[in-house]
Parts: sequence; structure tokens; C-alpha cells
Amino acid sequence: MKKLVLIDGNNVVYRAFFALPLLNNNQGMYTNAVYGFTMMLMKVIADEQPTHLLVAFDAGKTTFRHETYKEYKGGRQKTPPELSQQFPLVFELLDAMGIQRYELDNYEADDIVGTLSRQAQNAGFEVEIVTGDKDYLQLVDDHISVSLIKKGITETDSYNRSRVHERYGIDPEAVVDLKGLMGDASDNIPGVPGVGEKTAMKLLGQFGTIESVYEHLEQISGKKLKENLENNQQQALMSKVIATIDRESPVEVGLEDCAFHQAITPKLTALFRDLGFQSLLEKIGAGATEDTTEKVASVTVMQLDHFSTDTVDTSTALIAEMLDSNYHYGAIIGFSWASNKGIFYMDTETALADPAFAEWLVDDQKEKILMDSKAVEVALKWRGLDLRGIRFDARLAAYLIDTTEAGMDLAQLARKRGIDCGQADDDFYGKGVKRKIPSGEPLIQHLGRKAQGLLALAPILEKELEDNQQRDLLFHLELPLARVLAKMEYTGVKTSAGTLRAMGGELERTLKIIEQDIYQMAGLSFNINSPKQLGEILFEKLQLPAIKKTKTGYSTAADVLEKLRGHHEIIDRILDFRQLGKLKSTYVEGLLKVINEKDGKIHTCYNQALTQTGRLSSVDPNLQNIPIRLEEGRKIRQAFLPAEPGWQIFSADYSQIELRVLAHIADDTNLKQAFIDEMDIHTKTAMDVFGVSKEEVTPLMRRHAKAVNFGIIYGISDYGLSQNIGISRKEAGQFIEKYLMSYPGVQKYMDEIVKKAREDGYVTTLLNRRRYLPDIHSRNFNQRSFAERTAMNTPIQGSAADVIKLAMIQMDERLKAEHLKSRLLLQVHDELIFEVPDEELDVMKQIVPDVMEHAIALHVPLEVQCAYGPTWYDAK
DNA sequence: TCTTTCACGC
DNA sequence: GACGTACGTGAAAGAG
Repeated sequence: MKKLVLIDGNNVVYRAFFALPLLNNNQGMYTNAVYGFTMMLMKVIADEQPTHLLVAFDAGKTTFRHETYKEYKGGRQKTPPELSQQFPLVFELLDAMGIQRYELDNYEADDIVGTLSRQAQNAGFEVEIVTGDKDYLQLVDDHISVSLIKKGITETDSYNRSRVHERYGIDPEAVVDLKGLMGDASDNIPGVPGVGEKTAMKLLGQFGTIESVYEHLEQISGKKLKENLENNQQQALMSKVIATIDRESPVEVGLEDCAFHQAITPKLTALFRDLGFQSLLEKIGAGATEDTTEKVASVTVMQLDHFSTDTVDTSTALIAEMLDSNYHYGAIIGFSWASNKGIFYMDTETALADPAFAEWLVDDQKEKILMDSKAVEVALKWRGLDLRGIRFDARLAAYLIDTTEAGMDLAQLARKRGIDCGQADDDFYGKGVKRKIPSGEPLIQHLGRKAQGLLALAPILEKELEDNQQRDLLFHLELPLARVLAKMEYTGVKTSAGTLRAMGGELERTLKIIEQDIYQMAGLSFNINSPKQLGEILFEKLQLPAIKKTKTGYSTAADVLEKLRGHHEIIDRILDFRQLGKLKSTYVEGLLKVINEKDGKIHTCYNQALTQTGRLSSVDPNLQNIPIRLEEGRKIRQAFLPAEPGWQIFSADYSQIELRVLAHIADDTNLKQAFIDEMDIHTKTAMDVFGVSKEEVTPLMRRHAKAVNFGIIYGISDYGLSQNIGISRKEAGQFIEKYLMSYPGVQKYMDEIVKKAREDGYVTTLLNRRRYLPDIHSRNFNQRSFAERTAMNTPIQGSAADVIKLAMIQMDERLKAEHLKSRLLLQVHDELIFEVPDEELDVMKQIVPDVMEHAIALHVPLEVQCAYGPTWYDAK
């Protein structure tokens, strides 16, 4: 069977442009509309399998419709240049795919589509039209259907005759009558005043056409409506004419010209590559692999069987290749380095056994440039080698320059700056199950190129830091911090597997009981962990009211279940089951899996170049989200112990560091004074927001005030706040407003930081950490609001991160200076956890708050609270 | 293998 | 008024 797909090119390109953020390729061309259009096109081809395909475009500004009505499409916003630039690219793409495209002077895309669809139906084709424009529904016929783009760019709704009738209560032929009556603001078609969709549908349901409506005017009830119809008869009829698609336009392409055969041509892959469409390249099975290898000339890499200082210089780029995601336990594939003396390679075994190599590594005076220096340092520590003289880390530098670049591969970072450094690791080694490690010359070449690329990249990154005034941030904060973190990770935290196993057994028994209870209440067994099955039980079998839906079904999230508490006793049991199940799977079983058998410790990995705010993150395992709020979960902390007998776990946390930082940055008199007076900040906020005295603050008021402070710190919206404390969005908005009125300095800061973000495109923290906010200019309300809240929030959260990082470095130095045995183990955003010998407890109680509180001088005092005990649980 | 949903911390 | 709402990590289910 022959199938013709007709696409309204203008409409789809427009939709794509507004649906997607402004993407750039590496040449600075905007590509979002082309990208979205291509996605849609590929999806349509895959779904419809057309034998014939044509994309129609509007030809120019004026059309025959302007002769009838010169205001047609008047008042439209001019096409943004970012979008018009992309049309030539769309044409190029269609040509490369061998797809017929067509425009016709004096006509619009819909006339072309209307004409061809009629011809095709007569010739026995099935026709599918793709557009976002509802006017096309008038073309729907027995063999013509219209796919309307719903949202995004690839989601569509297909309309045939019966669906049109179902949705609008009229036949497709009457769509133009509907439009004539109700008008269309976007095309500047007037219609009849006071007649909208509902009235028009009613009238047409009764009389069928506009003409017939006017023949039966006397039957129409409603004085005003009748009057409007009478006074605007000409306008209504003219609107109908304007809205009617010309199905007899002088189209010069024939159906046979639209024949389509899918083929992936070199032209197409080249175009995708130019546009930077990596994911689409992969989709069509032409990943970036082959041709990058051909382009790169080979480099001379000397393979050494022993280390010589003649190969290194005052500055040397070192690669210790590791592919395992966990550098504590992963293998080192090989070493390479590059300096003024050349490029060198040593296999792992040889290098690790060579004392001269070890001596160079440990030499503080021999400066090394690395990528992910902490990982290399830790991996070498496990092999008994000390790495010193780390002068530069390309990963950290890239992270400071632009947080969004931190995840990039060395080759990607280099290529962006015009340095050829061979293939990306994922391309060279393959990824996922396909990963394999080549040996011999290819590996040597790859590692050699990486070292060479790193050597060339470092000064460029350093220059960029210089331009951003971020040199201090790297050299005096992140790099020294990496050394501290390396020590913490390598040290690890002693963890009692016995304690965890005992908790696991206990949880297992409780879960069994709860499980049985739930099955009994539900009347059958099912998988409680499956939101799908659980949803069906709760909302279908038990008929509980479904409050929220997710994309795939009913939401069964905790906040939803919380609201159903009174409805059925099963809810409480499910919440218990969830809570305990989480403890068992993530914490008991998860942690047991990562205890090192040799030393009985857990060694986490901190990611120092990931978060957009400057905080650290912790993986493998995540030790920054060990339960604390609920007692059952908090007990997990009993498994974390000091490594030595007679030692204690010592914890020190900043009290309200974010709000203190806010008081400082915003320089708000009221907020500063609250901290100087050592007030309970949530009570103080409650007093200000609710306008009451200290004594009048109720626990509920304090709880709400706390949520407001929480919202300020995390940059949540009025909606988020309303959800948190279960009030209306309007009330939440009023809380925020009251807050800002009470703290005018904060209000001023919020206004100014958003303004600054718009001017600069980024915001900064106390120590000049940067976060770019391209969405601050977005036309999409959501994206823009989000960027604005981020602008307000990032300096607060990021500066707090700066402060604790400073404190960690200073703490490390202080411990060294005072020859203490106490060790820093963990950081949890505003909290430092140490292990401390009993005899050092007194001095630590002095030193730790001293260092943390004076890590940096703010306009408000910083306050630190300490606690200690035999386990992490007891340090409260 | 990838995506979605849920839950833990700050 | 739109629309979906702080940042992270990890487990489990289910679709492909």
C-alpha cells in the first residue's frame, strides 16, 4: 500500500524551536530547532514507514489570502534570528536525507499539503499529515488523517473522522465554519465577537455551517449573541474563506516526485556530525568512532623498561590510566607522561616496581599535571606509593571554569580548545559490555596522546582560570582539598559488618510480618515494591482516591500515601514497609557489600567536580545520606566506628551555615543581628513573618518559619513550599513575601543577584566559584523561574560549600601542626566527622570549633556544635 | 541496558 | 497564567 506523509515544515520547526532550549553546536550555530525537527522526522519515518514523503514550507510574507484580508497574520511577533538561521540547515538536512521539500509563491504550506493530500487520496494513497496546527483538521477524510503534535516535539495525537467528531462534535468539513465563527488570534482572523469554541460548536452542531446559521438566525436564543452574529455576518463569512485551505493550488510537484527511500548517506552522517548530533549519529549507527582515528596522526611514544629522570621536566603531564569506576579497587592499565623531553609509556608492573619512578612520584619539587589527581593519588596510595608535587588538575580546573564541563573526557575538553588528543576513552575502549582494553601499540598510542594532550591543555585552562580570577580557587582551595579528600578516602571508616547483619536480620523479620499484614488487607499477594502493582491494588481494588498521577500510572509516593492515611489501615503498613525496606536494601545490604574485607573499612569516593553548586558528592557508597531523622534508620550509624580501640567518633557541624552566609552576602541588618544575638533563627523568622512576640510563637508557626528558611536556602518555589508544609500556594507566596519584607537586605540581594545573572550570564560565590545560568533568558516561564531561583540559591549554598572546604584544609594543617593522631573521616555538607583518640578529645573540642568558626571572617559569627561517642550514632 | 519511581541525606 | 518545581546517590521494577 502506498502511504504519503506530509509535514508542515514551518510549523514543526517553530514548535521544535520553542520546545527545546537554545542548543549550540561547537561552531556556535544554534541547532535546537533542527534537532527537534530531525527527531520528529525520524520518529515519523519509523512509525509510519511512508513510501512517499514531502515537507511543505511557507514561501514568503504575502499570500493570496492577503488580497482578501490584508490584516491576515498581522501582529505576529517577528521570527527570532536564532530560529531563521536554522531554516537553511533544515533544508540541507532534508536534501541529505533525499526528502522532497516544496514551497510555492503566494501560497502557504497548508495549501500545498491540502492539494497533495487530495490528489493522493484520489490516487488510492493513505495520507498522514504532521503538524501542530489544528486548522489542518479540515483536511481529515476517509483516507487522510492528521497527527497533531501535542507537547514536546515527538508526541502526537492522530485524528481521523471519528476522532474529530469526538473532540469537536463536528465533521472535519465544518472546521472552517468553526474557525469563521470563533476566529483565530494567532492568524489575526476576527470571527464573531463573543463567540468562542463552546458557542461555535453548539451553533454548528445545530445548523452545520455558517451559512445555515445565518439562514436560521431567528431560531437563535440569546439577544446579545444574535446581535453579534447579525452585525458581523460579512466578517464571519470572510473569516471562513480565509481559514479555508486551498486544495486546488498550482502545485508543480507530482506524487511520484515524493517517493521516499530511507538511506543513511555519508552526506547525512557528515551533516549530523557538523551539527553536533551525537545521539542521532548513534541512533543511525554511525557513532563518532571510525573517522576520528583516521584523522589523528600518530605520535612518537617511547616505551620504557626503566624510569629515567631524563624523561621528565619541571612540569610533566602524567596519566595513570584507570577505567574502573572505583579507583580504590580498580586496576591501573598503564602509565604515560609527556614533558618537553617527549612522550613516554611504562606498563603498570614495570613502573610500580621501579624505585626511580617512585622517587619521582614522591618528589614534591617535580611538578605534575594530572587529570583526576585524587583518583591517581589514592590508587597509588593503595600500592604503597606517595604522589606529591601535584601542581595542576585539569578536571578540577574545567569544573571551576564551567561546572557543566566537569563530566567531559580529557579528549573532549582538549578538542573544545582546539587540541587534538586522540579519541575519547569511551570510543577507544568501547563502553558498557563492549568495553575491552587493547594492548600493545594502540594502547601506548592512546595513553601517549592523552599525556600530550593534557600537557597542552593545562596552560590553556590555567589562562581561562586567570581570566575568571579563579586561580586562587584552584590552587588554594580545590587542589589542597583534593589532597585532604584523598587522605580521608584512603583512611576509610571502620564499619561493623556484625552490627549491620544483626540489623538486617531484625529488619527481615519485621518486613515479613508487615508483608503478610499487607497481603491480608489487600486480599492477595503482590509485589509491594512495584509502584505499578501497588497503584492497582490501592486505587483500583481498594478504590482509594487517586490524588496524583505519574506519566506511567498512579503515584504512590510518600506524600500521596500520607494524605490517604485515614482512608485505610493498609497505608500505614505500606509506609512502614517502604521505610524498612529502604533501610534493608540500601543501607544494610548496600553497605555490607562495600566493606573492604582486608581492613573492615568503607572507602567512599568523593566527587569533587560534579555538583553545580560546589558541594561534594559521595559515591560507592554514598556516605552523605546515612539516615538520621527517624530513630530506626539512625541506628544504622551504630555500625560506624573508630578504627582503633579507645578512640571516639567526633562530629562537628555548622549551625545554620547557609542562613549565616545569606546574612553576610545580603548584608541584612535584621538577619545579621539575629545571629549576633544568638537567637533561635526559626523562632526569629516566625516572629517576623507572623508579626508576633517571641512568647507567642507556637510550634506550628516555628515549623512553618523553618520551612520558609529551608525554602530560601534551597531555592524552592512557592509551590514547593506549599507542598512541604501542606498549605496553599497562595499562602506560601504570602509567607515568602512577608519574609522578604522583614529582611529588606535579603529582598535587595535577591533582586540584584537575578539582575546580575541576567547581565553576566552567571552567578558567583564568596570564593568566586561560578555557575552559568543560560536559562535566565529563557522564554519558557518554568525554565526562567528555575534559573532565577538558582541565581538566588547558588551563591548561598555554594559559599557555604566554600567555607567548609576551607575549614577542611585548615583542619588538616592544624592536625599536622599539632602532631595529633586524630583523623578527618567524612564530610556531610555542613558537618565534619573525625576519629579521635580519647586523650585528644579535650584538645579537639577546642581546635575543631576554633578552626571551623574562623575558617573565614564573615559579618556574622559562625557557630559549630560538637559531639562525640563510641559510634557515629552516639556522636549526637 | 535504560528509564522510571521511590527514598535517604543536606 | 502558562508548567512543574533544591541538589545529590542508589535500589528495584519493568520495558526493550
